[in-house]
Order: sequence, then C-alpha cells, then structure tokens
Amino acid sequence: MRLESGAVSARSSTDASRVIPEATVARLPVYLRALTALADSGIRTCSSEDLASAAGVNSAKLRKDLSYLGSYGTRGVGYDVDYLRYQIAREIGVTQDWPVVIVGIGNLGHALANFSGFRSRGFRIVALLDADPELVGQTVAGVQVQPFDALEETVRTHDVAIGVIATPAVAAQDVADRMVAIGITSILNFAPSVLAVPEGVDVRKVDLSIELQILAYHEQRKANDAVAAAAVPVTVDGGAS
Amino acid sequence: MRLESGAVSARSSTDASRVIPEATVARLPVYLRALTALADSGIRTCSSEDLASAAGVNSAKLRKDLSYLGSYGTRGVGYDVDYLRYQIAREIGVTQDWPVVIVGIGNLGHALANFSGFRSRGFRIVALLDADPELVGQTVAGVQVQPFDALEETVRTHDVAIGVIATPAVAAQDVADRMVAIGITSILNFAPSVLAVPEGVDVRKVDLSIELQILAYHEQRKANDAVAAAAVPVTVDGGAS
DNA sequence: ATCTGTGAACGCTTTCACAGCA
DNA sequence: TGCTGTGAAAGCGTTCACAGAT
Repeated sequence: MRLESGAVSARSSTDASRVIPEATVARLPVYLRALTALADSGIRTCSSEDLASAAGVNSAKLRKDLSYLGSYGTRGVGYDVDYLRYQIAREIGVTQDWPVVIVGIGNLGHALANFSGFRSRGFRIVALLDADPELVGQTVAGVQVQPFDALEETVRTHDVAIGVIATPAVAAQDVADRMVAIGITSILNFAPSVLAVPEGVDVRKVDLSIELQILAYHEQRKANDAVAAAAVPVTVDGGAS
Repeated sequence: MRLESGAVSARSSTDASRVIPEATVARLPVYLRALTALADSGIRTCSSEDLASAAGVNSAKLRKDLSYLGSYGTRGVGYDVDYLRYQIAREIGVTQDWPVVIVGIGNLGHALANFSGFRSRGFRIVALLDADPELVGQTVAGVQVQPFDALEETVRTHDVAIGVIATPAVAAQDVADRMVAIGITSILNFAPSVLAVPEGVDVRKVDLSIELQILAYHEQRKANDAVAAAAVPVTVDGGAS
C-alpha cells in the first residue's frame, strides 16, 4: 500500500465497479441485524419499508444502500429475508468468523471478552493479553490471559487481522505500534487517545466520554432554547429586526 | 418540541446565528481532549497545525471547525491553549458536571461505572440501576445499585437529563420508554438494538459488533485487492483495453 | 513573515420522484 | 397495482487557497 503511485486499476473479483460508499458500509451491519431479527420472528419476506423501520432509517436510503450491492429484491414484492441476509453477510465478510485479539483486560476488556454477540456476529476471540503479571494466567470468559509479549505468536498462529485495544490511554499507541509491526491491519480502539498508524491500517475508535459530550452539547442547546422560547413570547413567522 | 409549527426564530442567547454543524460538534470533544493533553505537557500556545495533529485531523478542518465557535485565535500567532480549552468546554457544556444514570449493571455496566474519565470530563454518575434483585444493594464503584423502579425518584432528585442503557437488547426499548416518560432527553445506548424515541430526544448508540463488522468489510476488501493485484501484474496508468 | 479565518469549489450523502419490472 | 432500483436535485461536509490581522 504505497501512497498513490499512479492509479493501479485493480478492480475487484466478483463483478462490476464494486465501490460501496463508506456511509453505506457503516449501515450494512444494522441491516444485517434487523434482518436477523425479522428472520427470528418467522418473517420470510419484507418490503423496503419494513426493513427500513426495523433498522431505524428511511426506505429511500435503505433501497439506495442495497442498490450498491446489487439487485436482490423483487419489484412489486420486496426482499427475501434469508437471501438478503446472506448477501449482506457475504458483502461484509462475516459468513465466516474473523479471529480477534483483545489487549488490555481491565474492566472493559472483561466486558468485551464476555460479550456474547461477538461469536454470533462473525468474530471469535482467540486471545486475551495484558501486560499486568497479576492478570496473566487468569481465565476470563473461558480464555486464559496471556502476557502481552505473546501477541506475535498468537497473531501468527491464528492469522489474526483484527485487534482490539482496551488498555489505558498511555499504553494505546505502543500497543497499536506493536500490532501494526506484527501485521494487524484493523484496530478497534477503546482507549481515549488518537492513534497514529501507517497508510493501509484501519482504525475505528469507540469513546464513551466523547459520546456523552456530544449529548451534553445538544442537551445544553435544548435548555438554552427553552429559556429563549420562554423569554421571547413565541412569534410565528419570526418578526424582522 | 412540536413538529415544525411555523419557523419560530428563537435564536440563542450568547450572540449571532449559533448553528454548529453536527460533524463539528462530534469533533469538539476530540479537540478538548487534545488541548488538555497539550496543557498537561506545559504548552501554553499552539498553532492550528499543532492542535490538528494532536487531534488527528488536518489543520484546515480544525480552523473551519473553530471558526463556527468564534475567533479565538490570534493571526500570526496561534491559539492560547487554556483559553481555547475553556471556550470549547463552554460550548459543549461541560464546564459543570452533568448528572448521569446507568441502567443495566452487567459486565459492561460495571466497566462504565468504574470508568474514571467520566468524572474528569464533565459527568457524574448519580445512580446505578438494575432489574435483577441479585445485583440490587451491591456496591459498584462506590455507588449502591438500586432497583430499576427507583429511576423516577433518582432522576427527579438529581435533575438527570442523560441516561445510559447497558442492558441486554430485549430490555433496551422498555428502559428507553421509561426514561423518556420520566423526562430524560438524551440517551447513550450500548444495547444492540434500534431505539424508537419521540422527537426531541437524542439517542447515540455504541455498538461493538457493528464497529468490528465495518473493520471486517475493509479487511476483506484488502484481502481481495491483494489477490487481484497479484493475479493481474501491475499496470501503471491502467491501460484502456 | 506568519498563521488565522473564511468564501468558494469540490465531493460525498441523502432525499426526491418516477421509470421499470413483477 | 405495488414496490424496487435509480437518475437527478438538494443538502452537508471537507478541502482549497487566499485575504486579512498581527
């Protein structure tokens, strides 16, 4: 993955110009979950309207998103739930399990290791690692915690491509560097720090306090607006000057 | 918050047309954290370039984002770290603490309750609640777990506006309904389910398996591209058939 | 000379509205 | 008739490039 060395036109395997917009990619897992829920309640066919409302989006967006994958519906009828579910799972790449390692087995690491939706959604935890000798050897969610140095061995053995960082912020960059050096190319970072990684490595971050602060901003705005609305008696058609 | 009843022009308190784009709002907490890190290492002034790289964005975006808040920098010089930090904190609304309740004290709820960055970033956990009688009465992170029915009392007493849902998926909608009924207007949802809430209530969701699936998609694409690149010997300037 | 603040251009995402197929 | 699939339009967000302040 050198940086733009001149338009290598390697168009991918299956068929045509397979470029799915990022915004769509981020919603495919939501559709997958909604389809699974529909299938579990015995529904075999659904309209874009049905699926959209189960996924919490509007139907135009859903149809547009699905159109990037291909034409998997039937006009006048709708979508076959199982068929569409398979197509989306295949597109995402979760028809088989991805091996995953988790580094940092504190409170959060524990919770992640015990998270059951993991296994059922295309992932398999192959190792838990921590630098703290106190934790090493303990069994969490049926897996023995290994020393951090065992990372390379584990990653090679299981051909791991995805790593999860659940360490304190100070350790996160070191862990990421190590992961990258060993060949991990996708990182999910729960530590509250900005990770620097080379081109070609994907990082996604999950940050509790950022999410709360975004809510706080809107909450404050609601409060301010309420005050303003009470102070200025409501003027429909908002008077000029 | 009636649905669009005719352009009420309640422009907010402080000054002009205060409309900060959503994308910017989502980055302000990142800037706040980066500024705190800079301040902690004794830096008193920084350029947009410095702050941008600490926050992991480019400087044009940073400057554009800050321009929505006002003109808090000095041309030819840069930004005063403490001053800018205060302005952003004020804008987000975290100059004082927001009281927060957490519902669902399983593995994840435990981890959230113990998360220290909480307190230091503008939030204060005022209650932990769970429907499981086994958990009620236990002390987690110095707070006693209360029965779920204590929600209303707690929310009124502490004037809580923000609730965190860390229950299993099946319970999430019920919890959300209850929160909304009691007057909570911002929800952070960790349960893997789509929440339906009325207009005026903000929901943000954090979903581990969705994040992993997004990574899996890109991982799969990298793998496919590598195969394609190996099969088709690289043609610079991709020859038109 | 330097670095911020910002109009303007560009590109991505969403929504609209309807053609096309069952 | 009913519902999908999709061009075209509208709306956002990012980047460019430079005017303007110190």
